[in-house]
Formats: sequence, C-alpha cells, structure tokens
Amino acid sequence: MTPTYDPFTHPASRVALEVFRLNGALIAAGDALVAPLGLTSARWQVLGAIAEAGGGLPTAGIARNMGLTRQSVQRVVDDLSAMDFVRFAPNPHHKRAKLVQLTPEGAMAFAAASACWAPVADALAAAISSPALEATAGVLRRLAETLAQQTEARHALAGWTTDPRAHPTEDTP
Amino acid sequence: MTPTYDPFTHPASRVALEVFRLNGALIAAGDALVAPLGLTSARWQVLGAIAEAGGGLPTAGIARNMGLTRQSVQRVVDDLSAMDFVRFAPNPHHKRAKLVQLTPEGAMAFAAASACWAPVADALAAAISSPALEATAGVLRRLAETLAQQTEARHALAGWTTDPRAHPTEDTP
DNA sequence: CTGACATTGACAGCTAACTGTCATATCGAC
DNA sequence: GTCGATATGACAGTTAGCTGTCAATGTCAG
Repeated sequence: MTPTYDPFTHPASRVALEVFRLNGALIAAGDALVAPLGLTSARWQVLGAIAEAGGGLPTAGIARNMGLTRQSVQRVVDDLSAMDFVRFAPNPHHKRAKLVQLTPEGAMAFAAASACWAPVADALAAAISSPALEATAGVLRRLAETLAQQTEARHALAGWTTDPRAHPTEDTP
Repeated sequence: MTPTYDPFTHPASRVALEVFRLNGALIAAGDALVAPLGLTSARWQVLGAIAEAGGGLPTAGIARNMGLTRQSVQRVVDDLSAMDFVRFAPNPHHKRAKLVQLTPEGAMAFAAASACWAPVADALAAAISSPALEATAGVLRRLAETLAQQTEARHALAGWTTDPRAHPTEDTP
C-alpha cells in the first residue's frame, strides 16, 4: 500500500503547484491593487496583522501570527514606520520590544486597501461559493499543519533530538 | 446584494491567507528536503518543469508553463547550467532561444528529489484524501483564473485597452 | 540572588521573485 | 522583400522572504 504516483500526477503535488501559482497571482494582484496607496502586498499584509492584533503586539508576535520570521516583518514594519503608517508604543512587559500600532494614516490606508480588495474578494466568492472556499481554506490549513509535523519528524530522525544542548539557543524552527 | 464581509472573515480572504502560509511552508519544507542534493525549492521546480517539457522548450517557454517571468527562470536555469544539471541544445526554430534539457546528472538529481518528496506527498494524502486534494487543486486553479480575469478587467478600466498601440511591446501581463 | 535559557531587536548577507530596458531573432502583413 | 509586431535572451535594479549572529531583556529553577 504505497500509492506514490509519479511526481507530476500525485494529488499532493498538484495542490502544491496550484498553491505556488495562486500565491504568485495573489501577490501580483495585491501589488497592483494597493500600489496607488503607496503600499505593496507585503506591507498590506503586515498592516492587516497589526490591525487584527489591535496594536497590542511587538514585531516578533506579529511575525508569529503571520507565519514569517521576525526579521522579515521587522524590515517591513520599519518601512511602514518611515511612512508614518505605524508607531511604537511602550510595552509594559518588555523594555525593548515596543508594541506596534497603527497611526490614523495607517488605519486609513488599511481601510482603503480593504475597500479595494472587497470587490475582488466578492468576485472570487461569486466564482466559487463561500462554503467551497471555507472548505478549501480548511484543507490548506490542515496541509500546512501536516507538513510542519512531517518536517519536524524528519528533523528528529536526522539525529537532532537525541542530542541535548544541541540547540543554537534561537531561531531553529 | 453585496456580501463584502469584513476583510478578515471574508471566505476569499481566508483562502488567500492560507495560501500565503502554505506557500511558505511548502518552500521551507522543499528547501530542507532537497538541500542534501545541492538543490533548492526553486531549482527543483525548474528542474521539474524542464523534465515535464521533455527538453523541448527554451527558457521563456518554461517560464510560461510555471507562471513566472522568463527573467526569474533564466537566472535559475543559469545556476542549474553551472551545476551541469541542464544543458542547451540548438533550437531548429530559433537561433538564440536554445532548448533547455536535463543532463544525466540533472535527471538523477530530479529523480532523487522526487524520491525524497514521495513519502511527504503520501503523508499529506493520508491526512486529507486524494479526492479532496483534487477538489482543492481545482478550486485553486479556478481562483487563479478568476483573479487573472479580474485584474485584466481592472487594467482595461484604467484606460489601457481603449488605446491601440499602447503596449510597450513586451512583458505587460 | 544568581545563572541558564528563551525572547526580542538589530545588523549583515543570501535567494528568488519582480520590473525595466536593450539588442537580437522570428513571424506576418503588405 | 521589407518593415512592424512579437518573442527571446541578457543585464541592471528592487522587493521580500530566508539564515546567521550578537547584545539586551525577560523568565525561571535552584
């Protein structure tokens, strides 16, 4: 019982290739959509994560929520700060890790971006049906989870957990 | 009849965010998987596109098949050429656009990468069921198509098609 | 209180996508 | 056959992810 179709026709491979394509298409569409606002897809996404967090998280927390590294998010946050779309508020729990919050300009820009996106999202929902979209989102989430478990297991097999004190103290997910 | 949920809960937005996440997870997993072979996710994908094309396409054709720009693919193909994983065969139809073909080493590397990927793909299929994966792939493909139509329509509205001879002669997809 | 460990920000460097531009090659209309 | 449109490769520059590393901060066991 080892299905293992050839690499091109395996269902998981087909999904992976479609994910790559749609990811590229979404980024391209997003860039075009919010360029008039001085935004990019990446900045828009970070802005959204900050908005969703309600301004109560530092950079590293936002990165965790987005599934990215804190370094990547930090660079974008610095850009947004230079544009006066975000500001840093003191964090009662940590002296260096300031809380990232939207400025009024940032909130306006995010609202404008959302307004640009809404008709596109509705068009996509018109083409697919919301229940099917929800189901798809669920499948994608479970695939990401399973994939994480898989690679974690591979790391374990690669002689990595058998050694205590082997961890470089940080950033080895 | 304008659903337009808020930006975070709209079904299309949720799918988009899951696509971003899974895309990142797949690239990370792929990089780790094929690193021992001297490959990366990008090189592996290009290698696969060349294998699938049977060595009968130039760089630009491979890029079209992958949904990327020819410049991106060109750089990776040059890397693969430097590693002796691909070679350039004369193209009977075009003097400059050589056909990109796998060398025996390249074919071996791709086969090895496929062998590394197979158990992961099977694990994903075990977690989700192949019919559901096929359905998901279909939804993703249709989303990409719809998105392309949408952005194309936006370009048209931006006063772009009403003008003949407006095209900069190249690369304006 | 102290020392090990985890978290965070900051900086440097790498990879992989993108756009823009140019010269060259092919194709098609006339 | 020639000329405009298209396709291709090449090169330069930008953006957005990543890893690696370090110092500073916070947390917790002892």
